[in-house]
Amino acid sequence: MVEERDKSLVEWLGETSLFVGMAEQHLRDLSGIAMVVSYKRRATIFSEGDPGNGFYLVKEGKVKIFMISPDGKEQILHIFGPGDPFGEVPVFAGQSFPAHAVALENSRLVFLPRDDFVALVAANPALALNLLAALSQRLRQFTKMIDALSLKEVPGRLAAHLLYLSEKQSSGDHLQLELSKTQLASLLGTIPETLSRMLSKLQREGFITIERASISIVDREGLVDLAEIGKF
Amino acid sequence: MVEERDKSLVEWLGETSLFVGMAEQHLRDLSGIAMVVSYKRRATIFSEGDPGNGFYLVKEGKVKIFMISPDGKEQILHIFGPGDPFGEVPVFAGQSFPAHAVALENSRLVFLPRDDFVALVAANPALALNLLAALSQRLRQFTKMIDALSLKEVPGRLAAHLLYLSEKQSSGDHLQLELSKTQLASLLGTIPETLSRMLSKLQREGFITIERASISIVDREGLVDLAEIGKF
DNA sequence: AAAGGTCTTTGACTTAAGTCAACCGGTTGA
DNA sequence: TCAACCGGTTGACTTAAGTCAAAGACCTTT
Repeated sequence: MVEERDKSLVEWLGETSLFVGMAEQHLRDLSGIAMVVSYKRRATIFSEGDPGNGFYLVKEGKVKIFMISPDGKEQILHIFGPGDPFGEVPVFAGQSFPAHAVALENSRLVFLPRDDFVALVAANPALALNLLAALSQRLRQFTKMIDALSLKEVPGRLAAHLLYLSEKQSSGDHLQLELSKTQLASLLGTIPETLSRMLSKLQREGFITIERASISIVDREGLVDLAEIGKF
Repeated sequence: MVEERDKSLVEWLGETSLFVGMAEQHLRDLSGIAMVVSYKRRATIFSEGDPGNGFYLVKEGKVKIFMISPDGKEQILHIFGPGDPFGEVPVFAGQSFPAHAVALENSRLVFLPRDDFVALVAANPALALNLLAALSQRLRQFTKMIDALSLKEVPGRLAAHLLYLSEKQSSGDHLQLELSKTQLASLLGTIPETLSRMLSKLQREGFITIERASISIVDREGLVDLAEIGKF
């Protein structure tokens, strides 16, 4: 963990979803309390139970938020990329982190210490509203995730994820899996073997074609049905 | 849906988790925009996709928040009781409701219209901080739920729920299931038949004794293990 | 380029939990 | 009072998906 100053930090902060539209002065206040820190690939940023002394924004790289069950199974909650905030929950809940965070790639993060930040929020309603929107957004994502985990079977969750990726990447019917298959399995709440079988099955049944981590959607309609109904 | 005024509304608002500790004046502002509405048992409060024109606090009664999969399966996300807020997410995310809400009993709710409320928050950072804490709390609950759904099997989820109830009711090792078994099954992400079998199994194996909706914890230690490891 | 490691895939098997169907009280209400 | 109904339970069966084991594909790192 290396600290450093960054000249254009104010500018960059103003482009994140959390702080977009904020007054120059407030952005400068924020950058005044911010610290840029670097983590190498696989480095632990925080662990479950660590005190929430502050939260992070991803400046460069990719971060994985996940839980581990007592018998070692991993469930990924989020993958965060540039511009995304993470770890805000304990800042306001006043508790410790409920999950683990590790860097998936060499990453640079902006750290905002809790106490300083809370003081800024208390003085700045616009910031508070942005935060409320961000947390609400997160809550909505979790709602979807619970929906998927409890109502859909693996093929349905997978289909939903492929459609999500194709939308996010907006490159027509072609998309890249941005994660290793093992990681993706964990994100979808399953295991690599099952994911592998399901991908083959989707291809065999003519929904998609697979070429390494590149996937082409052949039968979008069918994939949508699958994502909705949740089974073949 | 019947509207009415209520004299002690200010006082009551000040006792809810969302607004606890707020200045008298702000509570009065809130009560100025609040409306008390009544819903009969089984009445729909809102449906998935409805615009989020405002949110609710439960004054009396019980409300179920749930999703329906295309093939008709129901997954309960929450059961809310007196003092609990619900439906805040779309108010800040500026979107429609992501789930359905129905009254489980004849209920009286306090409705806060979106635009008025946002204006209050924008002018009042303390209110915003309370809200941030409440949302963070909710987020943390969801984290637990995802953990349970993806990492634990039904007996584990059930054990965790029984321990939760015993803690909530703080009546030693005796507890009441507050929901019908069918409802409870849905809350745990399973079906009544499976729940029935698991409860019998827990009794057979000496963890609990069952008497209608009354349950006594016999082997708390074992139940804790079960909740953590997630399987027999 | 060889060696070691991590991903990925495949096959055989096991198991948790869902489906379907029947049955059993209670309660309701005609 | 008797039928209809609803919630809960039980049994037989099916199935999705996890486990275990082995083999390939793929990078890296020296």
